[in-house]
Amino acid sequence: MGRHSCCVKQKLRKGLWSPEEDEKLFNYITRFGVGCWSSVPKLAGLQRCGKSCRLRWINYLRPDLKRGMFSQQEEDLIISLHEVLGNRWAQIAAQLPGRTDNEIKNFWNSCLKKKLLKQGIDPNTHKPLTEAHVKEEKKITETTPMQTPLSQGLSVPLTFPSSQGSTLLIDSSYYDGGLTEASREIFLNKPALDPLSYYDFPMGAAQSGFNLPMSQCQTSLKASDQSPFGPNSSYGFLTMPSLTNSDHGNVSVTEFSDNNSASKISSLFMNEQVKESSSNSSNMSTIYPGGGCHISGMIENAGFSWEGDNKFDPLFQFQVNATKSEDFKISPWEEGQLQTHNSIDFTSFPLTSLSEDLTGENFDVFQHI
DNA sequence: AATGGGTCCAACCGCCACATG
DNA sequence: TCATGTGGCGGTTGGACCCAT
Repeated sequence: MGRHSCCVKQKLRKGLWSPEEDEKLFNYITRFGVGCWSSVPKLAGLQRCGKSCRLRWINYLRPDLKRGMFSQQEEDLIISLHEVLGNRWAQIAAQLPGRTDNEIKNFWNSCLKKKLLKQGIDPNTHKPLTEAHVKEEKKITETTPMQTPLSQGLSVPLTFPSSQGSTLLIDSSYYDGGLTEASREIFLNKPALDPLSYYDFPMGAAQSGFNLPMSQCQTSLKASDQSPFGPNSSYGFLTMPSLTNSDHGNVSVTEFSDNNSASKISSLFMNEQVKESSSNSSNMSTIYPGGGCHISGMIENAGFSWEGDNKFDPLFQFQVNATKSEDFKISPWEEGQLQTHNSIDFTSFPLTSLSEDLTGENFDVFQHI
């Protein structure tokens, strides 16, 4: 009980993870998967406790992580789920593919709480704050069906798999007192999504070397079934880690150019893909109009590279199956690139332009839902 | 330019549940 | 049944960053 044995061992590093540590952990997990977290640090050559490694993987290194700002839809969903689940961040996170419990928790504490308070809503009870509000609410409920301020204007349908495997659909009427005990139970009893299930590793890989087709990754992504937006939605795991930032309207342009590890991870994936595609032109990476990026190639012995200080590797060329559509708007500059090159050299790609064009109204994945 | 306060978030801590011997 | 190890979760915190003064 209490403190994990791994944590009391001497000489274990704490604090922020260095790129080198990230690299070691990422390389290890992508090659061998996770059998036992407590043995991971030793096998990966890290001076960390297993718990720390697990957390780092789940919250930061997982390839399916969606980074960047929360969309309005996600925000609404979190508020709605919080009303039902309370501070059960893991269960809330299970309804938001690519988001971690930690991320949602932080977002709640730093942003949503204040937002609700500003609106006069108690973030704990999701009820109006002041007595005056309560009285006013009573008056309203006496004359009209119960409707909390939160439910007003909220129109996010919630879907989640029930324990029987079917899918319940909850619309805003659910907030109007329409939630049955049974429905609530399903929410409360629903197991939190295991982050590792996002990434099924062949356990034999330890012997044979990691050689997992990305398409296999996709088909084994259980979480996609749990996506509130449906299993075939481009929202989720068909997306590249960092490119999915484009799913959100207000993503920062620094997403591609800052020094954080996540963007480095994405460049890693891209680098690997490019190296692969450079030797096999049949491997195509497709940026979908909906914001997804489908890797049809293979990740073989995925390496980890911080090369270029998070700039795209000079070798990095992306074979783009440029399927233009009305929804997929590109800048004239990019259009020129597409017209003149079958493959785009991302080293000369203006990152801010890419980011900007991938974001906002032009590229809101929710438009496709 | 220096500094102090506020904000954000990655990571840690402590607890619980469960598996195993 | 008990002790121990481990995974998982929610709460908390330290420090980096931002901004106003």
